[in-house]
Amino acid sequence: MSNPLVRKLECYTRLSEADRLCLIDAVGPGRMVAARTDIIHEGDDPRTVNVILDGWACRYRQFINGRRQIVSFLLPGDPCDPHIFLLDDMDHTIGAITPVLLGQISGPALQAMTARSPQLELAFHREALATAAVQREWTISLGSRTGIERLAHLFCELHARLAAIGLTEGNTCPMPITQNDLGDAMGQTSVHINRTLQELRGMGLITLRSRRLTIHDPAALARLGHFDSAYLHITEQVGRAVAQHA
Amino acid sequence: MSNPLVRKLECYTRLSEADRLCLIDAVGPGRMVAARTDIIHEGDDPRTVNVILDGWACRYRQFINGRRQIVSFLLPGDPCDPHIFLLDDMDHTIGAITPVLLGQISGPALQAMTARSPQLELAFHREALATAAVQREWTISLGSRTGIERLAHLFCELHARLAAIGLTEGNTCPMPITQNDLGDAMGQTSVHINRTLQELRGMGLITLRSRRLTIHDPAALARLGHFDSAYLHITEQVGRAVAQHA
DNA sequence: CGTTGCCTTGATACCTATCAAAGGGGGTGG
DNA sequence: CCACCCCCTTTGATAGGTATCAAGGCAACG
Repeated sequence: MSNPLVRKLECYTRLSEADRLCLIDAVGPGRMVAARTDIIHEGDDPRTVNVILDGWACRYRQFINGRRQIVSFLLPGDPCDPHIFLLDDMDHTIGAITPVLLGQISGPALQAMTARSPQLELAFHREALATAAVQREWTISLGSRTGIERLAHLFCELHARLAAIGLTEGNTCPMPITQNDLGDAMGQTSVHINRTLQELRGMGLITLRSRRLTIHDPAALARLGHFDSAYLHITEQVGRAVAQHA
Repeated sequence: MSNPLVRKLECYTRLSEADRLCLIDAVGPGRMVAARTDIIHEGDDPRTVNVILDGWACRYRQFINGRRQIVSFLLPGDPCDPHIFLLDDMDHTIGAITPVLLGQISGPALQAMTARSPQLELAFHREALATAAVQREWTISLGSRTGIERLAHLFCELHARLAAIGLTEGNTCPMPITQNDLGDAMGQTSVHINRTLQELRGMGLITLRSRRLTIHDPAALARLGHFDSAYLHITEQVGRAVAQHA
């Protein structure tokens, strides 16, 4: 199985074999981070770009009153903080949800790669733009979709993103997050998430069990969540399992 | 008065006089766009970067059911769509709120500028990162702040952004948006925005009248909205009028 | 086999939407 | 310059979605 970073970038443009090898070499074998711990600490070398090679993580903000808002999920292949070193300091935290295998690309190595390959530069650039689009879509979800629509949309998004890097099996994909996490992401309590999940199950749209999600009716779920995969900007079809949302 | 794009970029790094002249030259005199019309149409030359030189605009998504979600406000000096031409197509619309004076930088001109001046490249890059941080902050607002906190936070953000480009007069700044717009941005109805505004006024925190906002107690408003200007990543202090939120 | 999370369920309160209608303020045409 | 009109703002009453508080069930783990 190829490197998830390679698969992720190949969602945005075709890469040469040299590009692929260069990426795999630069990102290294990675190091393990335990579940439920923070990946990015203030004080870490800011000239390094972290990449999720395996497992799930999330960006979040922790409030003093105990409330936590997750603003995005990071899946295998996702860069954690591209170019964040250009800013003064982090305004949020990145935490591992599952055990995470974390690759690192040094700033100079990244610059050398993108300087040598316009395709790689384009891929990284498009990845950043697509990430921004995902963030806008979350704003839209939280602003104008009901609880059940939000969940439906999130499941469609996560399945599509996982499909793009070949981590789905048909309509089934990993979903290693608790109802508490879902609540923190959707701006709701876990109690209400629980009831909404039951509603989704009752409609026969999904099965969510043992950290795995199955979407029984992708078209109906997408319709319910007003999901249109265009915003993900996945233009190249990589991997054999690609989302089939109508 | 200098160019708003120059003032905006100088929020992120120092620019040389040559950089400033180069920017002003590249952006041109601009063209007027009427209020309440769309700025970016599908099919416009995607190799051009649009910049707001005067007036307010917003990014939004329009739903079939009539609901509209505004995902960000664009103020003078804000680039509309940097590098969006790298993607297949727009996933949202940009519309003028007030009459807007719109500058344009051609793709090649932009590339030539940033290739010549590392400071300019850094400034554009930081601007993009700061914009992403603002988007995350909106996600946080919609996900985990109450109605009154959201409004308080938004007013703090807009005042701070306007202050950074010298468009405030002490605690007063333009606020040319209707309660309907506020509702579309905060994920609430205009009716509820109206009641929340009355509450803010009743607490003696703000005056909002004739399209102008005055913040009577910046520290208290920031506290109420859990506003911390760090996420704006405005590092250089430009312009004589800078926000004084505690 | 007990502990610890996580999931589930119930009752109540609150925030916000919805529907409806009236009051103001600024802009435009006469 | 004034009158009209449209859009924005304001207000009231009711409904609905979601939070909160509390407690029990279940399953994985040490």
